[in-house]
Amino acid sequence: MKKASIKDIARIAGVSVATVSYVLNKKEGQRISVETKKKIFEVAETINYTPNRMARSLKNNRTKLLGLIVADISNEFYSTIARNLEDNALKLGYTLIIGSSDENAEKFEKLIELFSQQQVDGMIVAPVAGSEDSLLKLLNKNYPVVTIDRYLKGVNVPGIIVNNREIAERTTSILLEKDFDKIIYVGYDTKLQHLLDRQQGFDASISESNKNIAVERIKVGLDNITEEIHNQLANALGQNPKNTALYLSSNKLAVAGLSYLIKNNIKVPQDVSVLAFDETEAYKLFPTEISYVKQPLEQMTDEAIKLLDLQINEYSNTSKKIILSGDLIIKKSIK
Amino acid sequence: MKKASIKDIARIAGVSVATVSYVLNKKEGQRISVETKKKIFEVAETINYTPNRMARSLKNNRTKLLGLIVADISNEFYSTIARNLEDNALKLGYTLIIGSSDENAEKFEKLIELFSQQQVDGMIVAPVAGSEDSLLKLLNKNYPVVTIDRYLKGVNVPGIIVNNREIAERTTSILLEKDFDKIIYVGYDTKLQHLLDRQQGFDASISESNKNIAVERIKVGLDNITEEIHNQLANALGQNPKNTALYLSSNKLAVAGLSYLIKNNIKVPQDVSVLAFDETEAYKLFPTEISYVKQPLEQMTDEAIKLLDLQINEYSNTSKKIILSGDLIIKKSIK
DNA sequence: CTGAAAGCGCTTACAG
DNA sequence: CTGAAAGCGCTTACAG
Repeated sequence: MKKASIKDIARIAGVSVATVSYVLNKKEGQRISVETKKKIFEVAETINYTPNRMARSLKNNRTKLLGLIVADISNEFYSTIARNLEDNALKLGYTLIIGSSDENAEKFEKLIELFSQQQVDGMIVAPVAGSEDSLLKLLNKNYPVVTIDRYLKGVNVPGIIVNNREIAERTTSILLEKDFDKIIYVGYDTKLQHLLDRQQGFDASISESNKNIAVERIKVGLDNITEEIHNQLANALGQNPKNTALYLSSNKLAVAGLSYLIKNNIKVPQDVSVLAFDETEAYKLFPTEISYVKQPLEQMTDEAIKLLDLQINEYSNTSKKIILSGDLIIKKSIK
Repeated sequence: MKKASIKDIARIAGVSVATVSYVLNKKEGQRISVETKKKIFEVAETINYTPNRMARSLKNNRTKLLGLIVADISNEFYSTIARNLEDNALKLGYTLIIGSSDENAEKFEKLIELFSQQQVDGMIVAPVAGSEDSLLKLLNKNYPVVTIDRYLKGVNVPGIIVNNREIAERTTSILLEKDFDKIIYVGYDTKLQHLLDRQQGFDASISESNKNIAVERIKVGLDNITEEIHNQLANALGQNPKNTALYLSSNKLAVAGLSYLIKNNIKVPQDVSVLAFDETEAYKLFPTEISYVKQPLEQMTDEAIKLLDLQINEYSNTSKKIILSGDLIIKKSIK
């Protein structure tokens, strides 16, 4: 069964397609008689007309589609972002196309390519390591784009940035005031700048301090996080850790790290204090309430859509960066 | 800067748009000279040509877009499904558009409408209560659609179904064999059939059994789950629960229920045994490993895409239902 | 108040 | 081996 078009409406209503188009789009200025209007709406209703946005897009050069590229949509952090973006996008009449890059620059590039072909009006992307060229290509084409969660050094694309370095530095200082014997930072072996920023913030805080404290840094790859962390934590914590602090620098690392503590029956905060980056539902099931750095996800997504919409509508070639901060939510996991 | 089109390529290469189209689409049958081909590819490269899929769609009646409607993309269950679908879709050349219905029939209808307008080739939907009409409309238009996770009674639309009733019945029986004094089923106050099926399975198992066991059913609304469950569990479990079993019938309910247990320091499984429906990362942080019903998510999404692709390509008006089962993963939370 | 016509960027049957 | 032309479903400046 062929879909009804405005041609069909025009034929049945005995008017021109132009008139149908004007009426359905409720354009002012063109004065169409009330009867004609009524007739057209009736016909549209009875033949079950659904406008074809793709045809409109071809004329308008606007698809009302937005592309979102994250590392992995099944990661709670990104699915929460996606949800916020969805709501914001819908308010402005946009629909979201979503893709996961798996931290793979080639896949990232393919998604960009695919979304361009689908003629999305703009993209919100969490760039992966090595995606400089893909982003620059978009910039050169003047394609509206906003980075989120991450940024690439030396690529001047508009984006929402969280001051990870400062947050890490500040929160580490808070740990340092507590007179722990040992502090362990759990991070990634990565080239992602926003994660390096966290490590640098941690390092800066440590070297500024004149405390006599043992410092250990654990770095894990992206695969097999749980196993790697469990092994490395076993070494770093030893059999019977005391007066130790653990800085878990992402939600994934937090879940992996905490699962080690729970398995090995290590008391939080009595023996090991914990500070995590990012929130996760999972904290609810841990015996001790977890202290964490809360990123301003809602603000991030609000600003991202705004910044993107601006570029789309103004054709303006901004390179604006919006820098946001995070809050430290102190709970019982720090003694 | 205007985007390059095949017209531009044709002009620069000194050939017709038809030829360009044939070459870029690598159509066989039309024999184009090697030089012409080479020239066209070169020009396309230098002017940075990106094909416009929307224009192609208009001719083809195929957008290669698939709509996915879930209750909430930020729910781990659905984001996992989304991720699986994304991967499967990509393999077949489709891109996913995602929307969250919030269990709201109006919003569901709006998303369907929106996706139709975007001319998605097909939809994968988790229908909400009261969405019968929306689904029937799609069916009448012969729109390719597959339901997932849920189904609506009396609406004969193709879908992937999990035999929730049987699973609940079977797993409840396993609990009943353990000679608990009391068993508490935590479910939703809902009209969603797949959730009612779970309750009915539970009920059936209880009434078949001739055990003398106290049974309590807790039903919570969709909002404020955590608070509601905590209150009701406080009543149902009392101060000092012993030899009790808890059936938590979804991942959200599991997190809410387990968080009550952890807060109140109730020993699992010594005092309260726990069986949950669905998996969640959060289990990793609970002191006792949780036994749960694992739904075959991968199989669900594989079959969903297959079933949808079939409808899209064959124009076949199937009403096929694929019924899958779940596995009970027994861990230490059941004594 | 309404319509004829051009055009958005493609594809494809047909002709040569 | 290649091109002219129609057409997908819309929008919109222009004419009347």
